[in-house]
Formats: sequence, C-alpha cells, structure tokens
Amino acid sequence: MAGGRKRAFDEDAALQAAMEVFWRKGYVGASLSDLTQSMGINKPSMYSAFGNKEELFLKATEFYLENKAKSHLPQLFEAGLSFKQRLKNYLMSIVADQCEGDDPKGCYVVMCQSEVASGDLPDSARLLLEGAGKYLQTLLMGVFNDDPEAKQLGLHENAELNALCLATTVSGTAGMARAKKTLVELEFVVDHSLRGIGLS
Amino acid sequence: MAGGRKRAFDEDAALQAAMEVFWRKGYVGASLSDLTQSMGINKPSMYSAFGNKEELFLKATEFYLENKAKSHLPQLFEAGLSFKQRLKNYLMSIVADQCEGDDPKGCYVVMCQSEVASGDLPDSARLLLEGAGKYLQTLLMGVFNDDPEAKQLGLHENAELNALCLATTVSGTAGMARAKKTLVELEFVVDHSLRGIGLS
DNA sequence: AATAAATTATACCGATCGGTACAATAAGTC
DNA sequence: GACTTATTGTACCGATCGGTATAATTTATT
Repeated sequence: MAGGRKRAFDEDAALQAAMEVFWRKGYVGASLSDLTQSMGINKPSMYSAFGNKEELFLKATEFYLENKAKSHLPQLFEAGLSFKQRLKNYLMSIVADQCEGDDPKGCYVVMCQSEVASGDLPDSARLLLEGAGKYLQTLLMGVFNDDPEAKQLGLHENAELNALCLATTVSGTAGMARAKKTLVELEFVVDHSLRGIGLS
Repeated sequence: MAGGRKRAFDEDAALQAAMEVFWRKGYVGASLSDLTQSMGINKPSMYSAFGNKEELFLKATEFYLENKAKSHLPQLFEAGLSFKQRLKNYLMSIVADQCEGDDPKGCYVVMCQSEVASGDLPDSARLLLEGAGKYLQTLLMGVFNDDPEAKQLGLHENAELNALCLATTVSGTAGMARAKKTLVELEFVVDHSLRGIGLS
C-alpha cells in the first residue's frame, strides 16, 4: 500500500555498539542511556528495531557468539600444524582478544556470567549465557574425542575433564586480562595449562 | 553526661549478612533494600552504623578478606605434609568454599572484580578489590620463593608466573563453581594445574 | 499533490535507586 | 521522675531506571 521513512542507522553497527557496552558493563550495568548513546540512536528507535533491553541483549550476545567467539575456530583446524600447536594457537587467539585494547574487556561470556547467579537476569538471557558457557568445553571435548592426533596423545580418555581444565584456564585469563596482565604473562599460563593435561 | 538507646542488632552479624548479599549480587546489583532486608535492619540504622553503601561494601569486603580468605591459610603451612600436599589442600579448601551451598557463590573477589572494569564502582572499592585480586598471586609467589621444598622443586625460578598460573586456575574455578561444576570435577582441574607447573 | 506507513525527537510514565528528615522509642545520667 | 542521647520506624527526597505516548518528520505508493 505505502512505504515509510527509511531507517537512518545501520542495524548491525548499532548491534555491535550495544555488544561493546554489554561487554564492558554487563546486562544490569548497561543502562538504556549508555546503550542508545553508544548506538547513536534514540530510545524509541531502539525499541522499534530490537524490541526491548532483554531482546537487545539476546541479539547482541548472538552477535558476539557469531562474530567474535567463532572467529578463533580456524586456528584449531589449520592444516599442516601439530595438534598441540593448533590448540595453543586457538587458545592464544582467544586470550589475545581478551587482552586487546587499553581497557581490556576480558570475555563477554565470563563477564556476563557473573550476573547469571545473581538472579538479576531475565530467564532467556540466563539460558543463553549458560549455553554459551558450555560452548568452549563442549567444543574442546569434541576435538579431543575426534582428532586422531589428540587420541594418540591420550586426550580422549578424559576428554570432558581435560576440556574443563582448558575452559577453566580461559575463564581465568579473562579476569586476569581485565586486571591488566600482559599477553606474555598469559601465554605462560596457557603453556603450563597445556602441560597440565599432558601436552608438553 | 547521658547514654542512649542500645543497638538492637549485632554489628558483625549484620556485616556478614551484607557480605553474603554483595557476594551474590556484586556492589551495583545489591540494592539497599536487598542489603537492609538481609541484615534485618532499617536504612537509617545501616547509615548510622556503617556510613553509606560504599563504606558498607568496604567493611564487608574487609570482613570477607579477614574471615573467609584467610581461613584457608593454615592448610598451606600444616606441619608434616609435603609441599605439594599442602599446596593442594590449600587450593582445594578455596575451591570447596566456592562450591559450597545449593547456589554456589564462587569467589567474592572474582565476582566483584567483574564490576571493577565497568566503572560503576567507587574508587575506594575499586582499589580495595584490585589489591585483593593480587593477594593470592602474591601469597603463592612468596611461598614459592621461601619454602625450602618449593625451591628444591625449582618453583622459585619462575615464582611470579607459577603463582599466576594457580591464581588463574582459582579464578577460573570460581566461575565454574557458579556454573554448578562439582568439587570432584574441579579437583581434577586443580590437580592438572599443579601438574602444569611441575608438581605431578 | 494526496495519502498511508514507518522513523524520528521530545517529553513523560510508574518504579526503584541511594540517601535523609522527622518523630517516636528506649536507654543512660542526675 | 526529668533530661539527655542514641536508635528505631515511617515517610519522603531528587535522580535514574526501563519503557512508552504523542506528535513531527521523512519516505513510498497512488
């Protein structure tokens, strides 16, 4: 029947800006003023485009998982490298991301997960974050079970717990990155964590 | 000249209750209603006894450091046990604390530290938490440098970074405890973390 | 140009935030 | 008992929270 006024902002750019704010401040800590100011839009525009704060958070979190968390994956499957080297490159790619910037943000998931237990999160956000929290351990467990080289190293025998060791390390480095630990220091941590599960 | 009405609540008990709330919800997430309700007192009583929310948080955090964090220390210096055993007992004492309860609270410091970088904390609280965050690494580094058995094991050669490895693990297990990982699983993580720095 | 649909900006909603004024209550000293 | 001092409960303050009603503005279709 008829058209309408064109949206004056880019939806993906706004979503990315929202992601950055949630990353720094968490769900509860990020106010609508923070969000809309960083997104460069007004509140009604946000509500018409994304629904409400809860849905914005869900979409921002999915944006993070899709555009950030998965960006490290190629390191894990790069051809021509040993399993240990691929695993280390993958972990260091994540850790480098945690250390990035003058004001390191750590890990989006770890950051927001600290709010999960406080009961201040909507159920949907809590469920999404709980799932995301299991992502790394599940991924690593699968690799330990499937990669021939990993099996030869015996990693498949305690695949789930070996994966938990590394997931715990990455969760810990996220906090350390926020505390301004350097990438060089955290590489030492990653190296010795790998050594802990038998990769020395 | 004259006395006055007696305080009807125990100051330490109220402080402990406040600590529990901050532990679960963080500084920003804990509202004065949450706090005073759990403390069993009214707002004016809280303000007259502790000053304001910021000072209450400082006192609750000091209460935690004094009554909780230091409670694990004897494990580290118990006579008649090997260094590795003492170190493991100490770490597991912390991790067991993180796992305690139906709704595990993780680590007070790690929990609140996630708010440090968000800029929503008063400066004094930020400084206190930054100091507390370094406590474990500093303590372990000192032990690696001083304990004869630790030196014999060569831990003193990279004392600071070896301590960082374990501090990172404990920081990671705090999050895992919140995610309902069991003490048995996290004992595996601690064991392999110790193995990572050469204690196998 | 006229109309319909969508986005924009402003200004506001009730609820809750940290913090406080005030009066009533309970204890000490004299 | 009179008086002073401190604590208590209630009721409230301005600011900010997430969210929205309204009206002006911009676009597409006819």
